[in-house]
Amino acid sequence: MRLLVLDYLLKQSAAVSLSDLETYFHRADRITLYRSLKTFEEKGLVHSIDDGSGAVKYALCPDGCSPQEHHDLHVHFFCTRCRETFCLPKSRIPDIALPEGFSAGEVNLVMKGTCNTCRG
Amino acid sequence: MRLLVLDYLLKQSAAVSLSDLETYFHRADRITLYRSLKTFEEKGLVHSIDDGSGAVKYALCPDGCSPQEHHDLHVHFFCTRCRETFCLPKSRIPDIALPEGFSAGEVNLVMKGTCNTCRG
DNA sequence: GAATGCCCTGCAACTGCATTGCACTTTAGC
DNA sequence: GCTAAAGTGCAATGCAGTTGCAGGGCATTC
Repeated sequence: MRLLVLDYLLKQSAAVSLSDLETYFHRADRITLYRSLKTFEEKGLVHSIDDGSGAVKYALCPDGCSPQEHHDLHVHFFCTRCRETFCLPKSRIPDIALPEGFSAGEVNLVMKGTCNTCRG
Repeated sequence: MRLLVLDYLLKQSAAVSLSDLETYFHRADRITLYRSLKTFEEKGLVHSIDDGSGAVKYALCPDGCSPQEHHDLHVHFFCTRCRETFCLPKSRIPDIALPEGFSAGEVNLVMKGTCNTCRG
Protein backbone atom coordinates (compact mmCIF):
# COMPACT_ATOMS: atom_id res chain seq x y z
CA MET A 1 0.00 0.00 0.00
CA ARG A 2 2.74 2.40 0.89
CA LEU A 3 4.44 1.48 -2.31
CA LEU A 4 1.35 2.57 -4.16
CA VAL A 5 1.34 5.86 -2.31
CA LEU A 6 5.00 6.39 -3.09
CA ASP A 7 4.40 5.56 -6.71
CA TYR A 8 1.57 8.04 -6.82
CA LEU A 9 3.74 10.73 -5.32
CA LEU A 10 6.41 10.11 -7.92
CA LYS A 11 3.95 10.81 -10.70
CA GLN A 12 2.70 14.07 -9.25
CA SER A 13 3.97 17.45 -10.28
CA ALA A 14 2.15 19.24 -7.48
CA ALA A 15 1.98 18.59 -3.79
CA VAL A 16 -0.86 16.41 -2.65
CA SER A 17 -3.04 16.70 0.38
CA LEU A 18 -4.42 13.90 2.44
CA SER A 19 -7.83 14.26 0.89
CA ASP A 20 -6.26 14.07 -2.55
CA LEU A 21 -4.84 10.71 -1.67
CA GLU A 22 -8.12 9.70 -0.18
CA THR A 23 -9.91 10.56 -3.41
CA TYR A 24 -7.42 8.72 -5.57
CA PHE A 25 -7.14 5.64 -3.38
CA HIS A 26 -10.80 5.35 -2.62
CA ARG A 27 -10.21 1.76 -1.69
CA ALA A 28 -7.78 2.50 1.09
CA ASP A 29 -8.47 4.05 4.42
CA ARG A 30 -7.85 7.63 5.31
CA ILE A 31 -5.79 6.78 8.32
CA THR A 32 -3.59 4.39 6.42
CA LEU A 33 -2.72 7.09 3.94
CA TYR A 34 -2.20 9.56 6.73
CA ARG A 35 0.21 7.28 8.53
CA SER A 36 1.99 6.48 5.31
CA LEU A 37 2.69 10.13 4.75
CA LYS A 38 3.78 10.56 8.33
CA THR A 39 6.17 7.64 8.02
CA PHE A 40 7.56 9.02 4.79
CA GLU A 41 8.05 12.33 6.46
CA GLU A 42 9.89 10.76 9.38
CA LYS A 43 12.17 8.89 7.04
CA GLY A 44 12.95 12.03 5.10
CA LEU A 45 11.28 11.01 1.87
CA VAL A 46 8.66 13.71 1.75
CA HIS A 47 8.23 17.09 3.33
CA SER A 48 5.05 18.72 4.45
CA ILE A 49 3.88 22.08 3.21
CA ASP A 50 1.41 24.35 4.87
CA ASP A 51 0.18 26.48 2.01
CA GLY A 52 -2.57 28.16 3.93
CA SER A 53 -5.33 26.21 2.25
CA GLY A 54 -6.22 24.58 5.52
CA ALA A 55 -4.91 21.18 4.57
CA VAL A 56 -1.29 20.15 4.88
CA LYS A 57 0.18 18.96 1.62
CA TYR A 58 3.07 16.64 0.97
CA ALA A 59 5.69 16.45 -1.74
CA LEU A 60 8.72 14.34 -2.36
CA CYS A 61 11.98 15.71 -1.11
CA PRO A 62 14.37 16.46 -3.96
CA ASP A 63 17.49 15.02 -2.43
CA GLY A 64 19.81 15.30 0.52
CA CYS A 65 16.99 15.16 3.01
CA SER A 66 17.76 13.15 6.07
CA PRO A 67 15.33 12.10 8.73
CA GLN A 68 16.93 14.62 11.04
CA GLU A 69 17.02 17.61 8.80
CA HIS A 70 14.93 18.78 5.93
CA HIS A 71 16.46 21.06 3.36
CA ASP A 72 13.32 22.29 1.73
CA LEU A 73 14.50 25.85 1.48
CA HIS A 74 12.71 26.35 -1.77
CA VAL A 75 9.69 28.40 -2.60
CA HIS A 76 6.24 26.95 -2.68
CA PHE A 77 3.62 28.29 -4.99
CA PHE A 78 -0.06 27.99 -4.30
CA CYS A 79 -2.39 28.59 -7.22
CA THR A 80 -5.54 30.24 -6.03
CA ARG A 81 -7.49 28.94 -8.99
CA CYS A 82 -6.76 25.26 -9.14
CA ARG A 83 -5.67 25.24 -5.51
CA GLU A 84 -2.58 23.22 -6.40
CA THR A 85 0.69 23.68 -4.62
CA PHE A 86 3.95 23.45 -6.53
CA CYS A 87 7.51 23.22 -5.33
CA LEU A 88 9.82 25.65 -7.03
CA PRO A 89 13.27 24.31 -6.24
CA LYS A 90 14.77 26.68 -8.78
CA SER A 91 13.82 29.64 -6.66
CA ARG A 92 15.84 29.56 -3.52
CA ILE A 93 14.87 31.71 -0.62
CA PRO A 94 17.20 34.68 -0.36
CA ASP A 95 18.74 35.66 2.91
CA ILE A 96 16.65 37.87 5.09
CA ALA A 97 18.13 40.33 7.52
CA LEU A 98 16.83 39.66 10.99
CA PRO A 99 16.78 42.03 13.94
CA GLU A 100 19.33 41.72 16.69
CA GLY A 101 18.93 38.59 18.75
CA PHE A 102 16.82 36.68 16.28
CA SER A 103 18.21 33.47 14.87
CA ALA A 104 16.38 31.70 12.11
CA GLY A 105 16.11 28.03 11.50
CA GLU A 106 13.38 26.96 9.17
CA VAL A 107 12.02 29.27 6.52
CA ASN A 108 8.66 28.85 4.88
CA LEU A 109 7.84 30.92 1.82
CA VAL A 110 4.54 30.46 0.07
CA MET A 111 3.60 32.58 -2.89
CA LYS A 112 0.02 32.73 -4.08
CA GLY A 113 -1.25 33.55 -7.50
CA THR A 114 -2.03 31.77 -10.72
CA CYS A 115 0.07 28.99 -12.17
CA ASN A 116 1.06 28.57 -15.79
CA THR A 117 -1.86 26.32 -16.65
CA CYS A 118 -4.46 28.53 -15.00
CA ARG A 119 -3.36 31.84 -16.40
CA GLY A 120 -6.05 33.41 -18.46
CA MET B 1 -16.32 44.95 23.46
CA ARG B 2 -14.59 45.45 20.16
CA LEU B 3 -12.95 48.51 21.57
CA LEU B 4 -11.47 46.34 24.28
CA VAL B 5 -10.16 43.92 21.68
CA LEU B 6 -8.69 46.73 19.67
CA ASP B 7 -7.08 48.18 22.76
CA TYR B 8 -5.60 44.82 23.59
CA LEU B 9 -4.19 44.49 20.09
CA LEU B 10 -2.60 47.91 20.37
CA LYS B 11 -0.68 46.84 23.44
CA GLN B 12 0.67 43.64 21.91
CA SER B 13 4.07 43.33 20.36
CA ALA B 14 3.36 39.88 18.93
CA ALA B 15 0.50 38.56 16.91
CA VAL B 16 -2.33 37.04 18.87
CA SER B 17 -4.39 33.98 18.17
CA LEU B 18 -8.04 33.48 18.87
CA SER B 19 -7.30 31.35 21.89
CA ASP B 20 -5.02 34.06 23.22
CA LEU B 21 -7.89 36.47 23.14
CA GLU B 22 -10.12 33.87 24.66
CA THR B 23 -7.71 33.41 27.54
CA TYR B 24 -7.33 37.11 28.14
CA PHE B 25 -10.99 37.99 27.81
CA HIS B 26 -12.29 35.05 29.74
CA ARG B 27 -15.50 36.93 30.28
CA ALA B 28 -16.30 37.29 26.63
CA ASP B 29 -17.41 34.64 24.24
CA ARG B 30 -15.22 32.89 21.73
CA ILE B 31 -17.44 33.74 18.84
CA THR B 32 -17.65 37.39 19.72
CA LEU B 33 -13.87 37.66 19.67
CA TYR B 34 -13.75 35.67 16.47
CA ARG B 35 -16.19 37.93 14.75
CA SER B 36 -14.43 40.98 16.07
CA LEU B 37 -11.22 39.87 14.45
CA LYS B 38 -13.01 39.02 11.25
CA THR B 39 -14.63 42.43 11.17
CA PHE B 40 -11.31 44.12 11.81
CA GLU B 41 -9.80 42.12 9.02
CA GLU B 42 -12.55 43.09 6.62
CA LYS B 43 -12.13 46.73 7.48
CA GLY B 44 -8.40 46.51 6.94
CA LEU B 45 -7.37 47.11 10.53
CA VAL B 46 -5.68 43.79 11.14
CA HIS B 47 -4.19 41.09 8.96
CA SER B 48 -4.17 37.40 9.58
CA ILE B 49 -1.01 35.33 9.70
CA ASP B 50 -0.73 31.62 9.22
CA ASP B 51 2.51 30.81 10.97
CA GLY B 52 2.13 27.09 10.73
CA SER B 53 1.31 26.66 14.40
CA GLY B 54 -2.13 25.46 13.51
CA ALA B 55 -3.89 28.56 14.71
CA VAL B 56 -4.30 31.70 12.67
CA LYS B 57 -2.93 34.77 14.38
CA TYR B 58 -3.83 38.39 13.94
CA ALA B 59 -1.85 41.58 14.13
CA LEU B 60 -2.57 45.23 13.49
CA CYS B 61 -1.82 46.46 10.04
CA PRO B 62 0.93 49.07 10.04
CA ASP B 63 -0.65 51.55 7.65
CA GLY B 64 -1.95 51.95 4.17
CA CYS B 65 -4.09 48.86 4.39
CA SER B 66 -7.45 49.19 2.74
CA PRO B 67 -10.35 46.79 2.99
CA GLN B 68 -9.66 45.77 -0.58
CA GLU B 69 -5.97 45.21 -0.41
CA HIS B 70 -3.59 44.20 2.30
CA HIS B 71 0.01 45.27 2.04
CA ASP B 72 1.48 42.94 4.59
CA LEU B 73 4.49 42.10 2.49
CA HIS B 74 6.70 41.88 5.50
CA VAL B 75 8.33 38.91 7.10
CA HIS B 76 6.77 37.09 10.00
CA PHE B 77 8.86 35.41 12.59
CA PHE B 78 7.64 32.49 14.63
CA CYS B 79 9.61 31.65 17.75
CA THR B 80 9.62 27.93 18.29
CA ARG B 81 10.27 28.36 22.01
CA CYS B 82 7.68 30.84 23.17
CA ARG B 83 5.51 30.16 20.13
CA GLU B 84 5.01 33.87 19.59
CA THR B 85 4.70 35.38 16.15
CA PHE B 86 6.24 38.75 15.41
CA CYS B 87 5.85 41.03 12.45
CA LEU B 88 9.13 42.26 11.05
CA PRO B 89 8.13 45.23 8.91
CA LYS B 90 11.77 46.19 8.53
CA SER B 91 12.46 43.08 6.53
CA ARG B 92 10.67 43.31 3.26
CA ILE B 93 10.24 40.25 1.13
CA PRO B 94 12.66 40.35 -1.77
CA ASP B 95 11.54 39.65 -5.28
CA ILE B 96 11.46 36.02 -6.24
CA ALA B 97 11.97 34.84 -9.77
CA LEU B 98 9.03 32.75 -10.87
CA PRO B 99 8.92 30.28 -13.73
CA GLU B 100 7.30 31.22 -17.00
CA GLY B 101 3.57 31.65 -16.75
CA PHE B 102 3.41 32.07 -13.01
CA SER B 103 2.10 35.32 -11.65
CA ALA B 104 2.26 36.01 -7.97
CA GLY B 105 -0.14 37.94 -5.86
CA GLU B 106 0.13 37.40 -2.17
CA VAL B 107 3.38 36.33 -0.57
CA ASN B 108 3.65 34.72 2.82
CA LEU B 109 7.07 34.36 4.39
CA VAL B 110 7.39 32.87 7.84
CA MET B 111 10.76 32.33 9.45
CA LYS B 112 11.08 30.07 12.41
CA GLY B 113 13.71 30.12 15.10
CA THR B 114 14.30 31.79 18.42
CA CYS B 115 13.47 35.37 19.18
CA ASN B 116 15.60 37.85 21.05
CA THR B 117 14.02 37.16 24.41
CA CYS B 118 14.25 33.39 24.09
CA ARG B 119 17.81 33.11 22.90
CA GLY B 120 19.86 31.14 25.31
C1' DG C 1 -42.99 57.26 24.37
C1' DA C 2 -43.67 53.15 21.62
C1' DA C 3 -42.36 50.73 17.34
C1' DT C 4 -39.06 49.52 13.99
C1' DG C 5 -34.67 48.29 12.33
C1' DC C 6 -29.71 47.50 12.80
C1' DC C 7 -25.67 45.98 14.98
C1' DC C 8 -23.51 43.37 18.56
C1' DT C 9 -23.48 39.50 21.59
C1' DG C 10 -23.99 34.79 23.19
C1' DC C 11 -25.47 29.89 22.92
C1' DA C 12 -25.59 25.83 20.34
C1' DA C 13 -24.26 23.17 16.82
C1' DC C 14 -21.71 21.75 12.69
C1' DT C 15 -17.72 21.08 9.61
C1' DG C 16 -13.09 19.82 8.26
C1' DC C 17 -8.80 18.20 9.28
C1' DA C 18 -5.44 16.05 12.22
C1' DT C 19 -4.65 12.60 15.60
C1' DT C 20 -4.83 8.53 18.69
C1' DG C 21 -6.41 3.89 20.71
C1' DC C 22 -7.51 -0.56 19.86
C1' DA C 23 -8.18 -4.76 17.34
C1' DC C 24 -7.06 -7.40 13.31
C1' DT C 25 -4.17 -8.79 9.45
C1' DT C 26 0.03 -9.27 7.11
C1' DT C 27 4.85 -9.73 6.87
C1' DA C 28 9.49 -10.86 8.43
C1' DG C 29 12.76 -13.37 11.41
C1' DC C 30 14.05 -17.51 13.73
C1' DG D 1 5.31 -23.34 12.05
C1' DC D 2 5.84 -19.79 15.83
C1' DT D 3 6.58 -15.34 17.40
C1' DA D 4 7.27 -10.52 17.06
C1' DA D 5 6.98 -6.55 14.53
C1' DA D 6 4.93 -3.69 11.20
C1' DG D 7 0.99 -2.34 8.51
C1' DT D 8 -3.98 -1.74 8.11
C1' DG D 9 -8.78 -0.59 9.27
C1' DC D 10 -12.55 1.06 12.35
C1' DA D 11 -14.04 4.08 15.84
C1' DA D 12 -13.57 7.91 18.40
C1' DT D 13 -11.45 12.23 20.00
C1' DG D 14 -9.69 16.98 19.81
C1' DC D 15 -9.02 21.38 18.01
C1' DA D 16 -9.81 25.42 15.21
C1' DG D 17 -12.85 27.69 12.26
C1' DT D 18 -17.47 28.67 10.94
C1' DT D 19 -22.54 29.39 10.71
C1' DG D 20 -27.60 29.74 12.29
C1' DC D 21 -30.57 31.54 15.36
C1' DA D 22 -32.33 34.09 19.30
C1' DG D 23 -31.95 37.84 22.56
C1' DG D 24 -30.49 42.63 23.85
C1' DG D 25 -28.93 47.41 23.37
C1' DC D 26 -29.20 51.53 20.75
C1' DA D 27 -30.68 54.89 17.45
C1' DT D 28 -34.02 56.62 14.31
C1' DT D 29 -38.73 57.44 13.21
C1' DC D 30 -43.51 58.35 13.73
